[in-house]
Amino acid sequence: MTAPLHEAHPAGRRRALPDTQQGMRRRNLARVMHAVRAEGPLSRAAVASRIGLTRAAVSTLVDELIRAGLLEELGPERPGRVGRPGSALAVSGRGPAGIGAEVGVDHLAVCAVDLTGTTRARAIRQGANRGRSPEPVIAELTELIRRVVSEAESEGLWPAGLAVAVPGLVARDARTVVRAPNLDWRDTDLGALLPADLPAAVDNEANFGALAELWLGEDTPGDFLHVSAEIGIGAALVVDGGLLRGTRGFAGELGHVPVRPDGPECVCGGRGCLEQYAGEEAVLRAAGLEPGRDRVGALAGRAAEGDEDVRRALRDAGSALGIALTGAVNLLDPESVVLGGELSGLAPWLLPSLQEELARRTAGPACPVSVSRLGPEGPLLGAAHSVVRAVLDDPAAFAAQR
Amino acid sequence: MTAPLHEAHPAGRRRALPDTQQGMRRRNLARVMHAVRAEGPLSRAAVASRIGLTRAAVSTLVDELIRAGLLEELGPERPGRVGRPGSALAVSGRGPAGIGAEVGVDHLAVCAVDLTGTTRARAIRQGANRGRSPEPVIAELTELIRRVVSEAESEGLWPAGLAVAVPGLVARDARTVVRAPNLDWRDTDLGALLPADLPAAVDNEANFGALAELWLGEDTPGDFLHVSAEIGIGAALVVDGGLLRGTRGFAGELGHVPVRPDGPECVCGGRGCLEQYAGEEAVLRAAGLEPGRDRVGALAGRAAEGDEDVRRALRDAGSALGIALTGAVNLLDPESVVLGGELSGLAPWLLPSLQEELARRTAGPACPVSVSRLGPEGPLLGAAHSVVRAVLDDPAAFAAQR
DNA sequence: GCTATTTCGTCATGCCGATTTACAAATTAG
DNA sequence: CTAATTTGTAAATCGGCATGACGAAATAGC
Repeated sequence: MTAPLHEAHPAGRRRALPDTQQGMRRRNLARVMHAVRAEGPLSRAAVASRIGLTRAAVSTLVDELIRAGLLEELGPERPGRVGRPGSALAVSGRGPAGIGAEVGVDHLAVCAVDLTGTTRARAIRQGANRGRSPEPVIAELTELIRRVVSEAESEGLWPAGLAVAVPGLVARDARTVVRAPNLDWRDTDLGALLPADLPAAVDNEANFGALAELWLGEDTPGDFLHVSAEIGIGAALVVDGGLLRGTRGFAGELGHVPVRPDGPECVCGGRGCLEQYAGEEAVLRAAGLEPGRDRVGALAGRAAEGDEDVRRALRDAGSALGIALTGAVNLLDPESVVLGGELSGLAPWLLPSLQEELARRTAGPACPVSVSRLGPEGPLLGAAHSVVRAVLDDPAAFAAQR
Repeated sequence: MTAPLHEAHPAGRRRALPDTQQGMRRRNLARVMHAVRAEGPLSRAAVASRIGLTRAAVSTLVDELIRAGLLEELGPERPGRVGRPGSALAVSGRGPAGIGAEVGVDHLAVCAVDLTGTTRARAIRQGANRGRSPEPVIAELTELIRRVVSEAESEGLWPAGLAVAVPGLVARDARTVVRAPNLDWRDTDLGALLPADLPAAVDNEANFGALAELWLGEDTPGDFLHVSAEIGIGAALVVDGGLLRGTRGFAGELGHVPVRPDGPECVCGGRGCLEQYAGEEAVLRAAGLEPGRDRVGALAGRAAEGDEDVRRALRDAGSALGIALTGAVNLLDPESVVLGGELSGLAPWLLPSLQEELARRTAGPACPVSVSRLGPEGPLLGAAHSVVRAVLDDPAAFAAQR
């Protein structure tokens, strides 16, 4: 009963534990979890040497984590070296699970991820959500959530929390969708529509995509700019291993960075925003396709077939992206730029002009640009993993829920 | 002998103390210092209730701080209320001092600030530094530093550290000036030229200006964008009460954000960078003045006299700033934008067009723009205060140096 | 004035968490 | 089979804060 069951756990922002002896212990529990999670089965002694505590201290911490069902003892290690072999510890595969959900423009998806990071259950439903009101959409999503949760439960997991990715701006309360132009939602309290028996957090899909890249990508630095696009163009800024959200939670609006100040008018009131050159609608139109009918997914196929109109449209979009990113890189000096979401599939045709523009406008060596290998899966995985991270970051808060 | 005398103390970045009982104590010492510093003379009981510790614990912390010479006992408080009056504690005016220094394009300045935040000694020397090599300039600066230090020492203070503000890019080692175009310095290790008996940290003047605004400004939020200009245009990003420095320490290069991608060429290799429209040289030229002869300071006078050419030049610069800032605000969602440095004097003529551009290009309410009241003093004060902050943030590290 | 009340600073004591030290258990090296 | 090495745990200790009690110094009420 001590666990703050219904407290939101905003993704990627470490809830600061109090600076007391108890807080210290909770942080040490977290360090044990992270060590075991990151470096596979580990003995108590190995954990101790990694996190800089004594074996005795680690012993008591591990006891507590095993009692809480977060760690499990695998039994004696195969003795390779001299000395008594340790007892292997691993993160529990029958403990808490993070439930991730995604509201896309034309699909809904839910998945459950356990502490080891493996996806244990999933459900997807195709269908256009544009213009539908939030209630029926979330009702449908809840239905999927229930299905995934019961599947996870049948495998011995229990849901520790829910994180929902949404294509739009989300307030810092992690509940309210302020504006989702591609769904036509405004100022909607999603928190009230989601199942009340799970602590839930709502966030921008670009943010979750960036977190997925941070946590799951290989060699991803702790400091990068993650660019993604579904219909609008969103970016997420990862600084020092955490998300930069901005005062109201609206940071990363790359789509409305001015590229040509006298360019075509934009819905935001400005002129020549990036979205006018590299947004889905603009690119489809430039490629000679019908924005209402075709989706951005159609572009990759045509470009691969050699359609010159499509290729030119993508080249131009890449240039515009390069100009906007030059500004962003000058302001933020990130270690790299990562293209994610739908953009990763279009990268072969976007990258050359994008990088050319970026290199030309940079004095020293240009900021490296890479492509996410998570692709469109990113936001959903990031959402589920954000819950898992919350457990790893403060295991004590989730101990009582066995 | 336990104090890390020669460790750099990069401004505005909290050196994380270890997560142990000793670290906890050091953080509590810091909390006591901050409470006393912020809320005037305070009794032990008052400190205890503010920082959430018991009177007994605060007593031992205060004892330690008094022995270290960082706090002093002022004697019994005037008894207004019932009960035994407390003994007033204040931050020591005869303890450590932060030495701030500034290398400007045409001046050198040094000052000493005590723990209470008052400036206790200062020295300025006018003279163009552009094109001079670093050695003689820093030798001259060192001379000023020695003078200020001995003046401070004659008032019972001892120097706790030195922070040097430089108009250029500084690497994250807080020693190396990578590029200072207005001085013609490149890849210079200033740390080696500065007095070796003081721990020194070098940083960008825009960063120190922003920190001054953060610490000394009234009602300054913990999340803002600070724009300053001497000759280039620099910005500093304050996020969550700390500086965002970027991977290499180069964040905040607002001057090279593209404003018109096909505009005039820039030294950075790009085209149409903000500096081409709002940099000193561009503005002077647009106003019909001579970039080599006049300085930006001349503009304020002429604009006030009603010189229409100058006013138009500043209006246009404001528009360009507004466009670049639109991009920055979209990316970062700061609580406000603050104009500092030389810009604060030109604000009356820059602001209208700047705010118009920003408002037009923003969907919701535009990000508020304010003007620093610190003006050109900012960087120097920020530097000195950064040392004072380092003492307040970890008093134990400075205790042994009495 | 005198006593009761309130608040402050400090002391003795106890609790909590990690370290230190010691030891039994389980392995390899010779 | 013994010595050496490593693991895990138990007992004692230490560092740091909380708790509770007390004298000191003020006000409030009589």
